[in-house]
This record gives sequence, C-alpha cells and structure tokens, in this order.
Amino acid sequence: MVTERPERDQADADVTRVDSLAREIFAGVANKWALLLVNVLADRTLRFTELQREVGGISHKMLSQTLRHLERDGLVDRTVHPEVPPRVEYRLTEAGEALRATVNGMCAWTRAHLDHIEEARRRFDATRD
Amino acid sequence: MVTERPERDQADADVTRVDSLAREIFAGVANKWALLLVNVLADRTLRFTELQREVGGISHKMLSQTLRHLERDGLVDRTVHPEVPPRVEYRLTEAGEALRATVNGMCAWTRAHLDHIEEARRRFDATRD
DNA sequence: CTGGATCCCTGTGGATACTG
DNA sequence: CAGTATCCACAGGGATCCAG
Repeated sequence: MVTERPERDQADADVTRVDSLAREIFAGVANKWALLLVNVLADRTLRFTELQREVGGISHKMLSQTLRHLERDGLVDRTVHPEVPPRVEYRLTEAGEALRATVNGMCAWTRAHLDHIEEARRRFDATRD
Repeated sequence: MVTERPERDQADADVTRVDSLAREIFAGVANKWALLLVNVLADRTLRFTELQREVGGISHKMLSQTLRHLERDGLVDRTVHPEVPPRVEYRLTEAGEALRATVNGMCAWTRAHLDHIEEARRRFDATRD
C-alpha cells in the first residue's frame, strides 16, 4: 500500500482541476452504475439482459444510458450479431479492464471496512440523539 | 449466496448484491464529491474553507453534506479547535487513507487514458451525424 | 470561520409503452 | 432481445440567509 508521502504532484491537481477534461471524465466515471457495470464485466462478455440481471437493481433506462456512455468513452466494446432475435454483447476494452482493476480495489476496500464503518456509524449516530 | 455463477469469486458478488450493506456503502462512496474530497485530503489536514478552495466547484452545501457523510462512515476525522473564530480541521482516518489509495488509482487511470478517451469520443460522435 | 436551514429549480432516474 | 421515447416524481444540488 502506498503510504509514503510524495510532495503533492501536479498530476493530482490535473484531475482535481475544475473545467478540465480530466475532471469531466473523472466525474463521469465516478458514479455508482458505471463502476458497478465495469466491475461486473470483469473480463467476460455479457448481453444486455444478462448485465441487467448481474447488476441488481439497475433500471432498463440507466443500463442502456450508462452503457452508451461507457461505449462512447471507449471503455466498453459493443458487438451486434446480425441474428433474429438480435444479440448484442458487451465487453471491456483495454482501457476498461485497466479501470476495473482500480474498481476492484474499491470493492475490496468496501468489504474490508464493512465492520469498521458499521461501528463508526453507530458511534456517530449515538452522539446525535 | 445468490450468485448462480460459481466461478466468479464470492467477494465481488458481495459488493454487487442489491440491498446489502456493502452495496449501500459502495454506492455512498462511489460519487464524485466524496472521491474528490478523499483525494484532496491525501495525508494532510485541511480546514473547511481550504477544502472548498482545493476541490474547485463544490458548493458550500455539498461540501458540508459530503463531509458529514464521510465523518459518519469513519473515513474522515473532524477536529474542532475551541477558538474564536472557530477552526475545524479535517483529515483522513486509516480507513480513509486506504480508500484514497484506490482513488489515486482512478486519478492515475484518468490521466493515462485522457487521449484515448478523447479519441474514442471523436470516433463515436462521428458515426452519429 | 463553520455550518445549519430554506427555497427552488434542474437533472436524474423509474415506469411504461413502442419499434426493429 | 435490444433498445428508444415519453411522461413524471423526486432528490440532488445551487444560492442565500441566519446563527454560534
């Protein structure tokens, strides 16, 4: 784990900076559905309906919307098979897989701190009655 | 439990699963402002106003709201100095720093793929006259 | 300076129906 | 099956004012 303290490099600022392209892309990717989709697509190919089932709780609309966004940014490849009934398959691109690595980190983090967070919430809420 | 795909490790499913605590926490953390705040607090202590300046574009309300959320989940420590005028300092806890590591990954990813994404968007938009 | 409370508007996102 | 389109409710989030 990276605990050492580099003088804050310019790189961070680039992403944090308002109105920059980096900031816009970061914001676009830093949302629940996008991250869950990327996570669920871990090096496998899934169809529209399968995705909806895998990512529980996502609406039809949000799925198609988020997928188009990911596709536009080149994180997801969309392959249409000219059949009847139609079959469309989604899979992560190189860039998508790279992002998934860090998303995986967030999932691991969530799991690892579940108890800690639950406890923290209890303490916090206790001091507010 | 629940996953009809044994080959995918259970760990991922835990976070993806709807209605689970993990999912709720993941969703809470997977948002623009929370991640930007965690990122900007990289092992240093900042005050309310400083935070607002560092994270450009965040409103007063969202800052205080997100900070309270992070504090409740035990990701941020809030220290009030009994002075006049009041001084309140925020810094990441252990858990917060751990999360920041992965957020850092997302920032790095964003920077690394800026050109790739810009290009992908151009191509995508081109096919949508 | 810190931050709560309010007003208010826009965008997000759900449900449903309709095409290919 | 794979979407797109429409309607609509509600919450996210900005601006402002107030208080400790």
